[in-house]
Amino acid sequence: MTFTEQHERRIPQRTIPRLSHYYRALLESREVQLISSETIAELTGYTAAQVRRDLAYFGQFGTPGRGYSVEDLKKVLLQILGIDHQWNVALIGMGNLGLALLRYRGFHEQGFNIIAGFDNDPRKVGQMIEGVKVHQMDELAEYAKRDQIRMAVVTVPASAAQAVVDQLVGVGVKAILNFAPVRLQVPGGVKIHNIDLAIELERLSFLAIHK
Amino acid sequence: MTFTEQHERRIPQRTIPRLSHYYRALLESREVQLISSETIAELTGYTAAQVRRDLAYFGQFGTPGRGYSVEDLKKVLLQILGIDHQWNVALIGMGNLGLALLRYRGFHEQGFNIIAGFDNDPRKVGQMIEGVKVHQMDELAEYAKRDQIRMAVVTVPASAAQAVVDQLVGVGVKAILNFAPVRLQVPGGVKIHNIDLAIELERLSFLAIHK
DNA sequence: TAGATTGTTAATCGATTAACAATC
DNA sequence: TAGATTGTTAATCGATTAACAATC
Repeated sequence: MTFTEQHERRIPQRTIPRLSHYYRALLESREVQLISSETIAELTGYTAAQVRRDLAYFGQFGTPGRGYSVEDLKKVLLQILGIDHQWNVALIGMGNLGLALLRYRGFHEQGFNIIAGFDNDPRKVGQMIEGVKVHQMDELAEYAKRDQIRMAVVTVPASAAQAVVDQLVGVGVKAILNFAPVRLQVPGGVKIHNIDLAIELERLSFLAIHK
Repeated sequence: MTFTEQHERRIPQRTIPRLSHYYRALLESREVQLISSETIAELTGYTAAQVRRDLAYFGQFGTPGRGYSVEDLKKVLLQILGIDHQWNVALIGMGNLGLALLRYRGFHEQGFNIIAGFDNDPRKVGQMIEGVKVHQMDELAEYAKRDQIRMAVVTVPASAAQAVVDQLVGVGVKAILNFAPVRLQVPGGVKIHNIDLAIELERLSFLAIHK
């Protein structure tokens, strides 16, 4: 069974991380052959109706009366999430957060290969960290082309982030994970996703004091 | 003007990070006296109606025909978000991500003081990193009590996270920022917020391949 | 066949937006 | 006063849930 784009309707934003959770549940589940939406729901904490609805946005992958083939559904979810292949990723900004992400094993395990680091600090340029060479920003175009880099992680200070993003867009990067605490402008066709630790902390603080 | 809890209705989850963005906009804005919902909207990328609606969940802070007092609104948002005072935070897990968060200046700038680190790796225990001492997990209760720790950041492996969270709950921690990629159980009254880098990467991958 | 479970429709729920009376 | 802008109501939009015919 293969996922084909044709079935696709407008997907609620919140469906996307749920798909990731479903995929994880399949990896962890002991069900070898078939798994029901009810079982996936139990493993993930969502509801069975939600599981079926989310999957149905992308096609018909189950068999009424039986359930979903674990093997097939894994493949389908890999395809839908775009993690059925490797991504070459550039990491821009070699500060503490950048270095931590470089050392974080999760990226590589998921098929996201950080293959080049960039920073304008002369003390960092030329260093080799975790097998990844640190380059000057003006070498970005060269490596982006050579290594088909279409995804980037940005961990530069807020004040530098828009310029960095403009450069990334200029060399053909299509998806950016931004940790700088600032709203960035990108042209249509380029996707940006923000993780803002300060705002997450404030959210936690809010939750802590409101009942 | 002071925010009092009494006005509060059920707050949409998505309102919370927007409040943080409004607060940032106030810090950055050049409006000295008064600011309109329209101006806040322009600075944050939301709509004026949304700004007014979000603020109205917590009380009446504006003046019709005039706008909001920048100074007053700053104070109110600080109170609502719970960042009008310092939080003492324990950091559990001194791996790469934990160390990066320890070095990340944003925490301290926001009034979140990481005052103790915990890890069970004997090579890490006793070390002093960025002015923070690393302790064994079994010393948690002692420090939690002494330093009134009510918030914690968890960066241990998924397999260890539930045990860690149970201990945190046991010593009175009320809010947990969890980076371990696993769903954790907490009793009512304890708030947990998850940041899952693997899932954020998969989200980015999804966005990158879906038009 | 009887029981199980999907995919989908309709109903519900919740959040956002538009509109405007109230008010400065 | 006239113009501006809030706070709130009603309308709209979007996402979730319940229910069930279709199907294995």
